[in-house]
Order: sequence, then C-alpha cells, then structure tokens
Amino acid sequence: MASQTPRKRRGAGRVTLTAVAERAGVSAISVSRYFNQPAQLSDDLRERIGAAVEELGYVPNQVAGGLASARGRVVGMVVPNISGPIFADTIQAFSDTLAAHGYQLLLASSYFSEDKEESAVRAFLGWNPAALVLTSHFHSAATEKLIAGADMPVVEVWDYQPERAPIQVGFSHYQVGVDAVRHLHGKGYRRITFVQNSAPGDFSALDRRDGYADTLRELGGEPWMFVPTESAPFEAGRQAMEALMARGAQRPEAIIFANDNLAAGGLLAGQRAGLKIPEDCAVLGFGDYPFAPMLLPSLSTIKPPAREIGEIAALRVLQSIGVVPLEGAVERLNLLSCRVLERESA
Amino acid sequence: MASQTPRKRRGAGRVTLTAVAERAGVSAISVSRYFNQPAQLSDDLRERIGAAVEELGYVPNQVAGGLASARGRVVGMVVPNISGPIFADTIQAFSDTLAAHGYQLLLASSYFSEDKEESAVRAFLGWNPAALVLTSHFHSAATEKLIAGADMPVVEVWDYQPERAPIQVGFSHYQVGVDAVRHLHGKGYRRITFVQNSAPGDFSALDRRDGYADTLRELGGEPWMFVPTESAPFEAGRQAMEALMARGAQRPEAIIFANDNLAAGGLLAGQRAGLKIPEDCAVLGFGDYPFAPMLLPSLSTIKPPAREIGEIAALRVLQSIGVVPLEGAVERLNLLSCRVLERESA
DNA sequence: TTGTAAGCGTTATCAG
DNA sequence: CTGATAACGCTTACAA
Repeated sequence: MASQTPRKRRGAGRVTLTAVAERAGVSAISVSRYFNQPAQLSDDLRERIGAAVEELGYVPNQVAGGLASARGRVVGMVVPNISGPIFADTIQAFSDTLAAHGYQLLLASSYFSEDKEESAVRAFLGWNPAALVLTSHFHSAATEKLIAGADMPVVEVWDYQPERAPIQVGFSHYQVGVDAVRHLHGKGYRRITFVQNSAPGDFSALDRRDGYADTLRELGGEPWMFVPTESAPFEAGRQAMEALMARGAQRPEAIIFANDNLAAGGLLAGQRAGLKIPEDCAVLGFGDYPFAPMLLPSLSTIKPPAREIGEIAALRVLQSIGVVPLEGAVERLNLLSCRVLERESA
Repeated sequence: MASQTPRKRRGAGRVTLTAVAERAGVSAISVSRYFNQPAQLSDDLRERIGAAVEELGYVPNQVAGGLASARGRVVGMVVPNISGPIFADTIQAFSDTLAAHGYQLLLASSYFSEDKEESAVRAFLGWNPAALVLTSHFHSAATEKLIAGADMPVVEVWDYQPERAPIQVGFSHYQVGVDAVRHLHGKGYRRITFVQNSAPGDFSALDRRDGYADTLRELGGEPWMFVPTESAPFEAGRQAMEALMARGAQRPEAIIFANDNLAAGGLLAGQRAGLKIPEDCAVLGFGDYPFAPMLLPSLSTIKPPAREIGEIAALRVLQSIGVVPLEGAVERLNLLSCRVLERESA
C-alpha cells in the first residue's frame, strides 16, 4: 500500500510575502501595503515590489491574512438549493459582484431544512467570513443566536421582513399573492384556486397563499386552496389540475400555482384532458422559470427580481465592510418588486 | 459621517481552542485532537472536552487551522456559469458530497473565458484549498502552470482527456456526436444537419460536432454544419431552423442542435412555420434541460451524467486527500456515459 | 495517552 | 513614507 502522497509538512514551497520582500529589498509590511494600501507607498517601492511580485509569481495567502486581520475576503451564502431554477440567478449575480471586488463566495445549500442551514452557518463562521447571506427569515433558534453574536454583516435575501435586524434584500411574497389575484380578477376570472407547494419547508410560498386568500376575500370571492400529496412538483401540478377539473361545474376558472413547476404540470395535464387554456381555465405560475415562455400556451407567471437581489445583496455586503464607499449608512431595507408577465395562459 | 462600525481589532470575542482547553482543564492540543483524531483521546478527556465545547459554543477556526496545517477544508471549483441549466446539478452534487465530509465549496464562474478562469484559480490558491476542480481542459498557459505547480489534487470535470495529468471525471463529447448520428441514422434519417452553438468559448460543443461529422461521413452521408449568427441561444435556434427550412427540397430530415436551448428555439420556430415534428424534420438536442420533457412535442435529447460527475469528482477529491479511505490508488480516469433520451421530437 | 514548544504567513500597532 | 515586533488560533514535531 503506497503511502499517501508525502504532503509537505508546513507551507513549504510557496512563495511568501517575506520572499518577495527580500527580493525587493524592503520589509514585509511594505509588501503587505503594496496589496492593501498601495497609496501609502512611494512610487519607487511600488515599482520594485511590483517587479518582485511578478518575478516570483507571488499569490497572497488569504488564509494567513485572514488570521492576522480577523476577517477574510470570503462571504458565506446559504441557499435552499443550487440546481433549482429559482436561486441560480441570484447566486450568479452575487458571486460575480463579489468577485469583481476580490471577494470569494463560500456556498452551501439547506434544502429548506433549518438544521442544514444551521450547520452551514456554523461551518462558515469558522472561516471568519466578511459577511453572511441567508435565504428568507426562517431559521432555527440556534442560527438566530449564531448570527446575532457573529458581529458581522448579515443579509437575508428573497424575503422582506423590515422588522428583522439583518439587512433585507427581497420582495414581499404576500404581495405576490395579492398581485396574482388582482391580475386574474382584472381579467374577469372569479373562481380562483391556489395550488400549494407540496415540498415542505418552503414557507415563503405560504405567504403568497395568504396574500391570495386575503385579497380574494376582499374582492368578495371564496379562497380555495388545494394541497397536492404528490411530492414531485410536476406530478403535483398534474394531480391538482386533474382533481380540480373533476369538480365539474364547480371547477375553478383560474388557478394560481405556487411555482412554475407545478404550473407546467397543471398546464400539460389540462391539455391532455382536452382543456383549452386559458379559455376553460387560466393558469398563472410564479418564478418565470426558463421554460415558461416555451410552453404551449406560454405560461403567464410572476417574475421575481432574482439577479437584482444578488447584485444588491453583494453591494450591501461590500458597502458594509467598507470595500465599496458610500455616503451615509448602508441601506438596510431593500424592497424590490416582482412583475406579472402576461403571456398566453392567463 | 459616522465612522464604520468599530471592527474588533483582532479576533476579540470569539471562543478559542485555548478557552475550551482551560475550561476542560486540558491542554490546547488535546482539544485539537478532539476534533481531528478523537480516537487518540481517552474517554475521560473526550467527555470533558465535549462538555466544554458545548458550554462555550466553540466553533473551530478553520482559518487558523488552515494556516497551521497548510491545507484548509475548502475546495475551489470553477464552472463556466452557475445559472445555466447545465452545470447546476454538478455543482449541487459536488457541494453536497463535500459538505457531508466537512469540506466547503469555494465557487467561481469563468463564462467560458480563460482569463476569468485563471484569475479565479489564482484567487483560490490564496485559500490553500485542499483541491481544485476545473471544467473542461481548455485553460490558459498560466493556468496550466498554476495547477501544475500547485501541489494539490486537480480534477477536470465534464470532459475526458485521458492523456492529461489531472484527474478526469466526465464523458466524451465526441462520442455524443457519434451517438446522436447513430440514433438518427438508425431511425432512418439520412440528411442530418448539425447546428453549432453561437456562444464562443464552448469548445466542447465543437467536439460533439466533430463526432457528428466523422460518423455521418462513415455512414456515407455529407456533414452539413450550420453556424447561427444570433447570440441568444433561443433566437439562434429559431434562425437555424428558418434558414434550413428555406432550402426547400434540399432541407434536412433531421437536425442535431448543439444544446437544448438551441433545439427548443428550433422546435418552436418549426411549429410556428407549420412544420410537423418529427415527421417533416426530427430534432435532437443535448443537455436534457428541465424543459425538454415539457415541450410539445417533447424534446428528444442526450442527457449528460451531471449529478454523477459532481459526486464522483467530490469522491475523488476526498480520496486524494485521504478523507475517504480507499484501497490502492485514486482512480484517475473516470469515463462516464451519456444517454440518448428518445422522446417525441426524434 | 497527554503535553510542550515552535511556527504557519500575514497584518495591527507603535516607532521613527 | 517605512520598518520592527508582536500577535492571530491552530497544528506539527518531538517529548514524556
């Protein structure tokens, strides 16, 4: 059994700050300043150090720097998932904005589980991140404690809870429910059903449902929620559509689905059953997933400001830690809005 | 102008290993062992230390640990993009597998640019990652040098180049082209066109094209490539379909698109033009994007082993650094295969 | 099985 | 503007 690759004991091999300093004939701290406060150096030193850095191919050791300065150039982000169509744009925009300022993204998924979120936060804390970004405001008690005591900027994205302490960058899910009902009601639909998400833990979807229910009631309608038992979203949408259509004369004139996956399942099930959409039943989704415009009929949906959330979250982080200058205080409350995309299905 | 939040100078405030050691009445190194080689401790110490860790809510400082041991529990990964439908599953699976073993993911996107990849690698190196994962084998000379001298496991995913030094976890794009032609040829199609990706930098797509061309020629056909000028993939697909259909009697019987986005654009353009698919023209994509089964007709496509790539890449990394035990050497060559998903469009 | 001493590569602090 | 020195919190190497 060949022994493992003989790992270098200590940091042997890599070019260090000190090596650069010797090469340039200056002290180590000057090389440090070359990277962190170049303005404080004379042109002479800056040139000599620059040359030495080039020659030796020096890459600053962020780990050592992080230890010395008690705050590293990483930002931890926890999202429910990476591979779903929802958060990808936010992650992408967030990561790109950070990278443009020399900060790195540490990423983990929670799968809508508070426990997983907690352990991700705990793990991140070990890296002394410059900031922490969480999705929504549903955290375990331990997580709340962790972030309260963390003494670093915390941002909550995708949701908007002004009464909470962390920086908020998101939109009102409740308002999405309101907008959905208003849109359909404005187009003449009256019997409007809401199909919930079968996936547990997606509490934001319940806020959308509440917005739906309250608004429909205000308009004189009777809220009617359907909860699928199928767990795969596509199947759940199909199940909902079939169950609702089986009501005969009592069937809904329009259905709001908790997200586009459910809506797509419903749409296709409706077609298979010979239903004309939107004439027989309108369908409205949420998320504007990439396939929405490609369905036949194309799916009307409500589009969340995903990229914008990522960009603004990153900006607020960078402002909080002083990397991006600003006048006054960091904007803590960032309420963005969704857009109703009226396509063919509603 | 209120001064920035008065950041704590040094690591003031956080619970340290030493604090835990004092609380438990042991030496610091014992607490270190509690986390890293618990088997070496007596039951007595283990219990006392465990209690102290609980009480104080200690979270190990990975930065300090990383500095001391010259290798941290992070793995850097560079992908072309996060928000596209292609790499998301790989990232997700990779991240989850790492997290299950206490390792964190440091993520960056290259947008198919070798320069961006290079700067991401450089930035990662500053974090002393346990390993580096890159997408494909198209790197700048500087990146090649960087990874060659990095003295850490390097994995290349999504592609398969056995002659290269890094661990390979992927599939043969050339073979995808071969499979595509064979599938269509087997169903009786003869005049088969390949529509290239209009996005620059996606060299793997050219390998698929080569597989197509060689195989078609072998079968006695004449390769026929179409290169769209539109840059948005959906539009590019539409453009290709319209241009190809304008050939009248000379139009292709089947079209292989470089990816599902292009294929979807082509599919819808064909329908809008009154074409019957696949009777008038078959359409085959690549990627099995989430919308593929939802199109009408549903899109036949070739599905890459995205999740599997992520899982195996993570496993190889963990084996390379000794976190996951194995007998013998780490498997350097991991050739996975794609599946032709025959749906309605081909 | 447990402990002591030294040092990882950088930055904060204080002096010049 | 430049530098000397002492941390930062942990792990390696060696000893008991």
